[in-house]
Amino acid sequence: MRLQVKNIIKESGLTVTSIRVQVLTAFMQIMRPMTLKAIKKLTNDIDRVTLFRVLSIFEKKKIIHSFIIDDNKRYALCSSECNDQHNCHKHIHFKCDECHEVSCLPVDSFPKIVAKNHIINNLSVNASGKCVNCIV
Amino acid sequence: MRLQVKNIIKESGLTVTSIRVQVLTAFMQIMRPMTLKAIKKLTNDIDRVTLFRVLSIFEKKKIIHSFIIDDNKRYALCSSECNDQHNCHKHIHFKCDECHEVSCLPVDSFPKIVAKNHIINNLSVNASGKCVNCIV
DNA sequence: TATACATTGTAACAATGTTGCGATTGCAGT
DNA sequence: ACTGCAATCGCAACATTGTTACAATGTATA
Repeated sequence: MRLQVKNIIKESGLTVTSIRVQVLTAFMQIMRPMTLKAIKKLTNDIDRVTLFRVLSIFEKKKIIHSFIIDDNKRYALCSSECNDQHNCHKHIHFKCDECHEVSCLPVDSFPKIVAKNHIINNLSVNASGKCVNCIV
Repeated sequence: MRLQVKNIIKESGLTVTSIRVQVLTAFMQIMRPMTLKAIKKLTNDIDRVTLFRVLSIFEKKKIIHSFIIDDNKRYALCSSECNDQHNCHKHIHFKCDECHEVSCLPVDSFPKIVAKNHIINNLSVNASGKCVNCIV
């Protein structure tokens, strides 16, 4: 995996550093949206400022994306169709009301919205409800 | 309008105070989502803490609702179908890429989302694009 | 491995949100 | 209208999140 991680970083045109490898490895292991705090815990307590910078450049390069759900910002891996030209986030962001887990959720059909007098270019959908584990 | 404002506050089971009247009046005048800063400017520079508290209790009573778009929290009046039991936000939140105005946008049909193994109770949709004034 | 350049950690700051507490205000009952 | 009590407000202090400047360190490559 370490090799794969390094390649992703290199192919995005970034220099491979120990910190960036640690952060991306954390994402590959967890495969779930994480707060900055969570990432900090998973990596060896990397400095906040550095994390902000790494996450910000990963986001710019479309390695990850971020979103705010329930007033908390989270970061998650982009799907493989994303590249540094286009975002293709055909998923919604979901928070379970029971266990509070947040996930990127593929949906059967991503909605199209029509509104009078407006051109809509971009949609972001947040949902809450019950996840697999919490449905009785 | 002052009377109407007072009634809304009273009917929500809140005591009518000068501050609450000022804040709700601002919402009624602007009829558009506002940041805390904007509200502070419109009212006579009410203390931040007080504003947070007033907005929070207005939100609890479903007089207003809040949402984060583009990393900025905004507050807006609830539509009349909302009461302190139910939220009925059949609109999306829209930010114009040109003029950066944010608005609550009624839509022709609010999307329904189906996802495997998940029960979705609540949806919040944020959109960006061009508003009436910015469409050439 | 030496050099040039990019990245990192620290400190300092700004913005946003929360809590405790004494001062003030709103309102019910006289 | 006056009084007393509870609710609300403003202030100070603090927590969290995010940003910037700069010196120290690490990375890539000739």
